[in-house]
Amino acid sequence: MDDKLTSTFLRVCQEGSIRAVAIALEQEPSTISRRLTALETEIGIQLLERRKKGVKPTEAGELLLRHLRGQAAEFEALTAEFDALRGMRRGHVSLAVGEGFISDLIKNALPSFKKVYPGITFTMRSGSTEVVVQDIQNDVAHLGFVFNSMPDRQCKVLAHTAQPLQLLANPTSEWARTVAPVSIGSLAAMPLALLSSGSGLGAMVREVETIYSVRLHRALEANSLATIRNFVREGLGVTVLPAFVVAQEIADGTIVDLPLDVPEFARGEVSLIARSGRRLPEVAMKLANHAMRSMRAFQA
Amino acid sequence: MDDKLTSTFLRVCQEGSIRAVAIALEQEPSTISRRLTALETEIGIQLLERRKKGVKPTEAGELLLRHLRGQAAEFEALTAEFDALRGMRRGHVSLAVGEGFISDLIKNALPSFKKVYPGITFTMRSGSTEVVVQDIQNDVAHLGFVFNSMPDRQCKVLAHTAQPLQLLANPTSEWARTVAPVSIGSLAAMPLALLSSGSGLGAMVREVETIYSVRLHRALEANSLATIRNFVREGLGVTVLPAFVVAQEIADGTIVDLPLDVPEFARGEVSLIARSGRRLPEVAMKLANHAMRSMRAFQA
DNA sequence: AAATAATGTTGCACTAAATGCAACATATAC
DNA sequence: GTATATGTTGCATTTAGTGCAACATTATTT
Repeated sequence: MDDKLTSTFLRVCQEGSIRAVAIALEQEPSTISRRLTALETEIGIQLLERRKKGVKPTEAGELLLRHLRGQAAEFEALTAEFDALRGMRRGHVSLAVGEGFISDLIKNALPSFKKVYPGITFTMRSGSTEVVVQDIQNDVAHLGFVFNSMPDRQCKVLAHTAQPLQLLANPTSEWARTVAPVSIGSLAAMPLALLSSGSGLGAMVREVETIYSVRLHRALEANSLATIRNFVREGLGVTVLPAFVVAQEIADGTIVDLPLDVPEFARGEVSLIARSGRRLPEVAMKLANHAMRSMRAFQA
Repeated sequence: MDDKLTSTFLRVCQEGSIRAVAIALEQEPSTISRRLTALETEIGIQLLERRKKGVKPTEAGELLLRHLRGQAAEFEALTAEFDALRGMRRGHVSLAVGEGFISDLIKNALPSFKKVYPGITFTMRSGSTEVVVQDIQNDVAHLGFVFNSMPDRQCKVLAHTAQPLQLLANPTSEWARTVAPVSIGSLAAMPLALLSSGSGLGAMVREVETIYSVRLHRALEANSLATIRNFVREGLGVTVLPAFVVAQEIADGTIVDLPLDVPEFARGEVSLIARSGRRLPEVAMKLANHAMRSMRAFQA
């Protein structure tokens, strides 16, 4: 059943006359008449009685009429929902994030985004760089936030910003008083907390160890950033991370960041990625743009 | 929302790929693709995510999908009802009948018609010829059964049959032994039960009175045929009616019919009428044809 | 009773829209 | 890398819908 036919049928039933509808729609009566007969032949039943004054639906017509009215009501509800989606008042974005981005995202990107688009919901899977990239490749997540992602055919980089790794330490600890920029030698002498392999950060640390032929002192190896953060804050040791990861602690004064005299660490980089070739939902694109502008990780 | 677009969208969601649908529908992928984009631009939201392997509905797509599925279910129910109507398994016919036709209609036409088309319902207004004609003119009734209807521009005669008026009397009464055909003089001497004015029968009786300059003995004037029938059956008098009106009583032997020697009464005629220019519902036409064939009133 | 205005319908030429074909861009599989 | 999937775009073609005019029928007016 063609929509054009049924809608004109509806109008004709409302107006009670073919010509009236033709005038209202600024079309020829023949057009309306033909549509009606087309609908009737399609269904195979006479829908309208042609009477003295105009037309009147037959029993079949009444049946169809009731159906169409109900359908119209449902359609109205549907369009309302679409309106909500169009205005981004509803929608969903799934994110895959490296653990270091969580606080930055939740603190700087999501609140302001939710203020503009209150109805949008999120799923957020956090994991290592590898996991994030997999989620992107498998279309599990729309957007991925990773540190030091290696170039990948399947992943398109929507944004990337240099984020040099810094030395993070408890301000009252002895390591906080090291002369900056901190040399690789000094670093090697400190008890270090590092993320376990699988993360882009771990790979970078191993790279530096190889280049400078040093063995860093892995006092703690953890797959959770919270663990490392607490380790540092309690003064049990130091770590090497981009400053934005512990922006809150730095602001609080519970952790200080010192520059490192290691060019490789300076080449640290954060990326916002999506699967190449995938046309992202509009909400996702909006969020991506918003994240670039609002997140500390993407501020040069 | 064009039906062609939504239905292809539905198919694409089912199949999960544009090409699969194109093959299934024996059409070009470009056609399918274009329909989808047309639907998306019409609604103003992206409905499908183009993914590695085929496509997958977005949130808006899921929304539309749910709507369309529900709509499809309702449409299925609707088509079932249409099927019923098409096969005449449902429908409605409104009849306007002269009182004399009731028993004939109910006994000879409706039972066999209902056997073929069980689901058809009827409304039946009985009244004088005048009332029946009005109902036909005002489109209150599809079909009208009248006696001696005068020619009317607005009424089209679907069938007409000569039904000479006869003398009806109780078989044990003295009037039943009158020599047939009964003359107008003999009739004038009998106590007569007649339908009151407004009926075609009443008009005919008055016409005969004028022509032959006789005053019939109106022992009973009633607007109800049942009254007259009982009057005759009880032997209180006679009446002048077409035999088919009391076919049951004649069969029972409770009433006998005698021919009348009055040419004007022989010109009695029954008609099946409908409004001229009105295209009757198919069920009504079917019933009309059936009535012509099965009713005693239309047997020559 | 005839004329006028209104109803829906049909034939024909025309315009607009949908379609098919081909080439393309991209991603997956071997 | 080559080959086979996926969806998309440009252009010529065909299809389908539309407007105009004349028509048949009915209602209203003169």
